Amino acid sequence: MKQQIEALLQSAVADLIAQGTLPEDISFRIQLDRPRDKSHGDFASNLAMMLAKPAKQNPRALAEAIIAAIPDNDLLASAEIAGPGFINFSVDRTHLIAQLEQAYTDARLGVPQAEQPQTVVIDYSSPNLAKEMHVGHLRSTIIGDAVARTLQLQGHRVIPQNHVGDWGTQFGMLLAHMEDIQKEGASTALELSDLETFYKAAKKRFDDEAGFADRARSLVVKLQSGDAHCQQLWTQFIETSLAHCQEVYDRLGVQLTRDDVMAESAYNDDLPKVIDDLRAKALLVEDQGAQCVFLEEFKGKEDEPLPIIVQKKDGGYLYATSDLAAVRYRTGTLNADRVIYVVDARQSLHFQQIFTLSRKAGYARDHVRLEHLGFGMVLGKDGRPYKSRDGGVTKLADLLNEAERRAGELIAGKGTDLSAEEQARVAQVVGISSVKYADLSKNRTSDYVFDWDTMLSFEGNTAPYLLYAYTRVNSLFQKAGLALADVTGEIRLHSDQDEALASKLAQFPEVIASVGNKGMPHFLCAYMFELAGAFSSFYEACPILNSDDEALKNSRLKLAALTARTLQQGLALLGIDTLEKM
RNA sequence: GCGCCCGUAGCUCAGUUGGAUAGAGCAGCGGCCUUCUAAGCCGUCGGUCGCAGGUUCGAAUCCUGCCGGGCGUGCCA
Repeated sequence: MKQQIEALLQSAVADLIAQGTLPEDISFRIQLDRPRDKSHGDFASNLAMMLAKPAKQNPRALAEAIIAAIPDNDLLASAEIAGPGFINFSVDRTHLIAQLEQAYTDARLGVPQAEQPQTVVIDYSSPNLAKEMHVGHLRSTIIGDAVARTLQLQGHRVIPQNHVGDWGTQFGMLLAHMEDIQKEGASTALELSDLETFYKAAKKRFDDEAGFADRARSLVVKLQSGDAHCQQLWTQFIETSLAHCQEVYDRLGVQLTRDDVMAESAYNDDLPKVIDDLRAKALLVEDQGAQCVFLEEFKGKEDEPLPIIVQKKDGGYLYATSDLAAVRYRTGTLNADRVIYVVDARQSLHFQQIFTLSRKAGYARDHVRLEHLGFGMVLGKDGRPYKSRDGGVTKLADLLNEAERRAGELIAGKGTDLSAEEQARVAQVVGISSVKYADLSKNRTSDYVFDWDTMLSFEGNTAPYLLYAYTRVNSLFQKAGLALADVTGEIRLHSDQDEALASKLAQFPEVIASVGNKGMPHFLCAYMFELAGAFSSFYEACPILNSDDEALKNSRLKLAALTARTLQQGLALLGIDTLEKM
């Protein structure tokens, strides 16, 4: 609907340019908003005001000319000039209803298939396998998953890449510790069942025990030179750690699997090639023994050029090197049109450097979109980085356990007629979804405060509120003995609440488009909260099953069914299950 | 030092690449359950958008300076 009106405006402007009313070289962008105030219509545009100055015309007069130039159509019921030159559009109700009827029969709820599907590589989660997943991995994992699912719904070819850290010096101490456990005849499998403890034990020995650090370093060298014994230990470690990750992904409802793992070590053979290539392209400079690339775009202290170090003086490679190799692989082998990195905002300089260098070195041609979707930190209520009660980092598994436990307590406290088994299921879904939703509903770019009470309060813009709205619709259909797809008859907009709900439902495709474009899942959350609110008001004010008017009853059932499916689809995009009862 | 980000109601947050009277939720106050799930709905109170200038028909949004906070800034990732 929005796109169609934009096209009409585009055509009107082209017409005015052809007529000579507007200069040929005028540059503009069609901007169409959903006004907050209903009296301003369904859509509003400030186009006339934007064009008034360059066209040297009165904005209201220009608005009139634009309206006159809009092609005949059955979409717009009216276009009126308001205030200093806004054009307020109201959409023909018949057209609105037709769109919803189409959405009702459409598995995609009216979300258009991308006209030009892209291959989108999305790098997210990417934990360090040396340790167990902790709270710091939460945002990348769930934001990346939500963006990936949204792009999939739009019909893009999405290739997730879990760029796990499975290489580097810290693995030396882990292997040394494993080696000793084996020598003592203990079970490494058992010891590895708690990776966090294992890591800490190895780290302690590395720091305190004479000779251990040297052995660790020599094991890294042996591992890198392909020593079979080291490889075997390393493989066992990596496999165990990946299995831990998979458990967390499954509990979180994240799509990632082993197939999406493209570990850092996978690029090992490419690293020297990247160096050679940069040298061949005369981008490489040796400075203080290290191989560097200096880009004029990046200045450091006192205006000195800032290096991207790609090879240390000891010959070792750095994460810049593997990220460059990854860009090459993603654009070259995977054929990406767009590469998305869902990584901590603190790495923004790093990605700017990698992106700029990738273009200079020809690893990413102009048409390839490289995006760093940065995100803020998870803070505790004290405003400092979130920590567990003992002051350490919080393991994700523990965090999810606590979420389920707290949700379970709340449900038990509500007085419920659900069976113990049903309660456990509700606690699981409510607990996990609350944690995810609290994160996804906030603007990705800012830090956010992790607060159990707020996310589990069951009020406001929370997962439970949306889940509850869904179960209310579900309950209606159970009572009526109907499935969501069984409603016959046409939608009629009888009251303000019918109309408000219908209008909100029709916005779903627009919201999906902006989430896909900007990588901002909180747009979807805000939308679903508004939708659930519109439904709750509708539900309070409008008798549905109890309506005397059969046609109106069917219309309202259809609106309810669309609400349920839209919430279900929206939550599914966030990797959140719905509940039939709660 | 330089660079990036942030500062919106008591609290947690929105504010869609400048647009109409800055919006929600929580907390507070007042209503609504003999009818479809009250984990709900309706109403109400609450803001010099950090401060000061500037650009503009129009600024929370853009520019400059200042105050306050966070992060980054050559051999970790």
